[in-house]
This record gives sequence, structure tokens and C-alpha cells, in this order.
Amino acid sequence: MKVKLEDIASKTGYSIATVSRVLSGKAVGHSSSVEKILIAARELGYYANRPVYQLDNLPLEMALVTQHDAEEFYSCLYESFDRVCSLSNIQLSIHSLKYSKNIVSELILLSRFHDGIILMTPTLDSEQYTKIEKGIKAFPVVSIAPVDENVIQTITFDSYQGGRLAAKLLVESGYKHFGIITGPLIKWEANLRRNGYIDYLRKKEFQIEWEYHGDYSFRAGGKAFDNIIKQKKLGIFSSNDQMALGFLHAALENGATIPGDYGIVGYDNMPYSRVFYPNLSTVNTNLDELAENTLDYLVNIIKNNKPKKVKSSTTLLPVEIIKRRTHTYD
Amino acid sequence: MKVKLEDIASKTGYSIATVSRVLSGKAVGHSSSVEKILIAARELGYYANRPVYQLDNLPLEMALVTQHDAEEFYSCLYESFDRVCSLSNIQLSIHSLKYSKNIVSELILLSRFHDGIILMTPTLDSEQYTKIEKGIKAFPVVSIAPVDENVIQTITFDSYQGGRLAAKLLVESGYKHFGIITGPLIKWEANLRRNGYIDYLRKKEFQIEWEYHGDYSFRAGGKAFDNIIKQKKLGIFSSNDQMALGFLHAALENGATIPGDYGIVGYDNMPYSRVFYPNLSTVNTNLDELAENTLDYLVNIIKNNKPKKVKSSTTLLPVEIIKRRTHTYD
DNA sequence: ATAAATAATGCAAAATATTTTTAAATATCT
DNA sequence: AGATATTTAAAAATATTTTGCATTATTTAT
Repeated sequence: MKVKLEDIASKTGYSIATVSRVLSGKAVGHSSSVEKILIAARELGYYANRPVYQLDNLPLEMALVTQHDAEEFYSCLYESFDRVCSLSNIQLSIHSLKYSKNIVSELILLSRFHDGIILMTPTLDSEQYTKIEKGIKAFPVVSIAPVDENVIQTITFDSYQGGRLAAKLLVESGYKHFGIITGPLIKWEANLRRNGYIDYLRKKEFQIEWEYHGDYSFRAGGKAFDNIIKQKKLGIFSSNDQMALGFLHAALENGATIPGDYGIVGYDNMPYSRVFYPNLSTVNTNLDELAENTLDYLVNIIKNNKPKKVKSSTTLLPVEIIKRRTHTYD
Repeated sequence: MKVKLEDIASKTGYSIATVSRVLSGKAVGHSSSVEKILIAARELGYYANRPVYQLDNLPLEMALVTQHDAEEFYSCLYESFDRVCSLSNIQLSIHSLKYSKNIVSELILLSRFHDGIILMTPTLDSEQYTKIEKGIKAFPVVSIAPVDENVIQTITFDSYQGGRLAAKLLVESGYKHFGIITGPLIKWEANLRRNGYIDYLRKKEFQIEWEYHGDYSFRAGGKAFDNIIKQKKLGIFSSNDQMALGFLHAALENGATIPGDYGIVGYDNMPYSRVFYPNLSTVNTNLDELAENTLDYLVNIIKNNKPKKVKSSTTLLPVEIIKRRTHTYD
């Protein structure tokens, strides 16, 4: 059912005339009724054929769009966004487009019912982002996954630096031979992490001697171990914690010792990496910071009604290395 | 901006008149235009002031409402629902009301923009469910968390039976003394799991000698260990895997052996419980089955336009025990 | 404390916006 | 070719929003 002024009137107890005046910004003073009516209109999901007069403290509605997987990472990501939103009077909804046939048209639909969209869709390339950008025009969007070209405003972690830090830690620990378990290379951040790792090693005149392409799953970590070269003491960087733990698990099951036979550094610093035995050394990303930055950016665009910049830019949030038990060269 | 027939007309290329006839169900034959127009209306989010004529294969929009936490469980739950929805032409969105001040009014808002709602809000009591029921009237809703009284149609796992199965396993393994790490007792399923456990033990003329009230977090499991009675060989049931793993972790860190000093059985059969060392014995819940049952129920109500039953009922899905490494009496 | 000014509100008429219907044109099928 | 189905443009019917005016409430000035 369509929402009418009548609905807002009966919800608030004012007349239709008053509601009309408030919504069109023609109310003279600033009685509490203005706020009441505007909030009620929001709550009921009122859509007029002209922009409705807005107040600063009205709740915003944001959509977090992902390609969901049964990984701890997503729980943590959602938890951060949920909490940060609750502190900023933002209503968050989460939408997975993992199985979507037509991402652009779904995003356009989402843009009708939200004030802003946060994209966490790492498999999209710049061509698809361009289509999205065209489809939703001036609508406030920000991506929290890196892209190959700068089509959409992006706020994301410095994956390249993360790869470098992992390499640095393993080199400084004393490793001379190196391997990597990558994420799916269709995801741009998996490439960045890999490049950072390889580039640092190259600068130190090392190179990777073993590489396994995983899919971020625990199981892939185990498969990586089945595939490992057994002759050398390898320092290994895994593109996420889950694969690192899978590797660790398989290694221990098969009688290998870590650290000792292998050193391993993960990425994400997920809760379980702290408690899995031996505790995983990893690259920490501060999801709260990501959520705060992202939401601040969107809120700023929305409230100040700024047009989006013509040239999009990328903000890289710093990551840090967490030294635990699995990186040393014993 | 409000969606008008004109928008649908220009999107589909038909005239406003045709769109009007299709939407009001007055189209005579069944040309492909009927479907095209109805789908476009859906995609654009058209809301009329009268019910719009529906087709069987139109996508439905469902809201999964949770009280989100950074636990693996939620990733798994969402993954199941996301996958099952994609197979049934359902658009899923996820909403956390963890920090919501007014759950009822938010659900009413959600009901305006969705065809059905799935509630996973274990902290609500029957009084609050009654308010929800009244607020959304005949709108299709189903709860996947148990409630103390049957206010809303519920499809959930047999938590009580899960507690019984855990007790049975520990008794059959040879334990004579028992403990429990409960979930937050404000959540009804935590009570059911506890009751099932205690009732089975009582029937076998045992009783719990140690109890710790946790909050489902990993950390709570560790705290439970700090609190444990050290004199006896205890069989312990933890209300979820995460606390069981926290207990296990703390036990190993402190030199206890499991199984040996303690036997422990978890609940949920989360991915990590399979790989944590020693592998956790636990109660398995089939989330896919839950998603399928829940969505089937809602789709049936929506498509057949059935009025909801006056008396709500509860469907309990069976759970099964998974015997791994932590329940034996060595 | 009282009068004057200003603000808030509702009713109902007027103005708009949106949808439905009518009548005619065009396409498709037999 | 004739019958039927589909579609449209424009008129008619509805629905929704805005506005003028009167009334009441609140604030400000004296």
C-alpha cells in the first residue's frame, strides 16, 4: 500500500494540511510537530514526487551490499557496521548479491529505498562499477573493496601494504624461502595482497618458490598443505586467516610443526586466529575504523547535499602486523 | 521519488493505459507483456493503494530480522538463507534490531516493503511477540527462535532434544558428574537446551554439580574454565560451540586434558568446531533445512493468500549428535 | 496582567497528480 | 478476410496534495 499524507496524519494526530505544510517545508516556525511529522514520514516510508523537507537528526537508511559467504569475516564486518550505525542514527540493511543475475538493476532498486549504499563486492571489475555508476548517477555510494580503476569512491584497507608487512615479518624472522596462499584472484584485494608480498620480497632479493590459489575457505588451506613443497623451510603468507588456519590444521594433523617446518602469517585478524593453537600471526584490519570512515563519508555527502566528485579517489586505511606464534624461525 | 505508472510504462515501453490494466488484473489474455510489466513494477518498487495483481513467478522480498553478533553462527545462518532464497526466486535482506529502541515500529516499517518477515530475535518474550503480532496484523511472519508461549508461528530446532542428546552422550560415555555452560538465559533456546540436559540427567538420577552462565562468546567459555570445580571428572554441555571452544582453549592453555579431565559437548556444529583441536563433539542443526522450511511456510502463506492460522503452532526440526573427540571418558 | 503579535492548526475548496476507462487503431491468429 | 487480442491517446474519474481562511494557542511587549 502506498503511504499518503493521511497515514502520516493519523499516525501523528495532526491534520493532513499540517502534514503537507511540514513535508513541503512551509511550516513557519520550528515546533516539535515538524520533527514528529518528519520522523513519522520516514518511519512509514513516505515517498513524495518532490524532495521532502529534511531535518538534520532524521535517521538515514543505508544498504550494505555484499557477496555473502559463511565466513567469520562477514559476521565481524556486519557487527562493526551494525554497531557504528546504531551510534549515528543510521538504519542498516544487508543485501547479498552473491547470486544476483543483474547487479546493476538491483542496486538501482536499492537506491530508491535508501539514502546511501556501501558496496563490498570484491569480484566486480571496473567495467561493472562503471555500469553501476551510470545506473545510479548521483546517488551516494562508496566501495569498501578495492577496484582496479577508480570508478567509485573507495575506502578500503591497504591490502598492498598488508602483503608487504607480512613479507617483512617473515624476512625479519629469518626465512630464506617463501610461499603464498592467495585468495581468489578474481577479487582485487587478493591481487594487492599478493603483489605487496612479492614486491617486498623482490626488493630483498627473494622470490616466491611456492604458490597456491585458494578460495578463502578453511578447506583451501588444507589443500594448500597437501600441495606444499616439503624440502624447504618456507615462510608463507596466506591471503586470509581462514586459509592460514586450514593450513595450520592440516600441518598439525600431518605431524608438521609450526613454527619450525613452516612459518605462516594470515590476514584479517579474525577472532579465532587469536585462539587457534598455535596463535596465528596476522595482519590486523580495524573494521570499526572502516565502518566509521565509510559512514562519515556517506553522511557528509547526503547531509550537505554535495555533488559527488567527478574524479573518485581511494582512501587506504592502514593495517598493522600482529605478531603471535606462527611467524618465528625456530 | 514516488514510482508512478508512467515510470513502469517508460521502463517497459508500453503505454500508461496498458500498465494500468495489467496492474489491476484487467488484461484480457496472457501476453508476455503482463509478466514484463509486473516484473518491472516489482523492480521499481511500485506501491499502489490497492493490491496489485500478482503472478506466480514474481520474485518475493523477505526480511530476515536478527540481533546480530560477531559470531560464526550468523555468517552460517545468513549463508543458508541467502543460498536457499536464490534457488526460490526470493530477494533477501538482513536487518539487525540488536540496538533498536522500538522493535515493533521497525517491523511495521519492514512489513511495508517486504512480502514476509523471518524473525530471529531470541531475547524477545511472548509479551513483545504479542505486540508485534498486533502491530503487523495479518502480515506473514515466522520466528526461527523459540518463544515461551506460542504467539507467532515458529519453526525452530528442537533445543530441548539437543540438550537431552548431549546429556545422553555424556552419560553413555561414562561420566558420573555433570556441569553446564548455559547461554544467556534471556534467550529462550538457552533455557530449553539447559532443561533438556537437566531433565535427561535427572531421569538417569544424576544432577548438575556445576553451572556457569555465559553469553555465547568465546571469552565466556574461558571464564567458565576459570570457574570450574577441579576436583571431579565432569561431563560438560555448552549451550553453543563458541563457548565450548573457549573452554577447551582455556583448559589446554592451563594444562588440563580434554577428554580426560573433562568431557565437553557443544551445540550448533559450526565449521570451526570440526577443526579445532581436539575436534568438538556437538549437536548439529541443519540450517539449510531450517531455511527451506521457513521460506516454504512463508511462500505458501503469501502465494495462496491464506489467512494465518488463529492458533500459531511450533514446528521443531530434529537435531543430531555429532560424536567427535571431546565427549569420551578416557 | 493584558493587549498585540506571531505561530500553529484544521476545515474545506482548489489545484495537481495519478489512474482508469472509453473508443479507435493496430497486430495477430485462423 | 474476419475474428479476436493487444495497444494507445485522450477523456473521465479518482486520489492526493496544497492553499486560503478562520480559529486557537503561544509568545512578546508594555
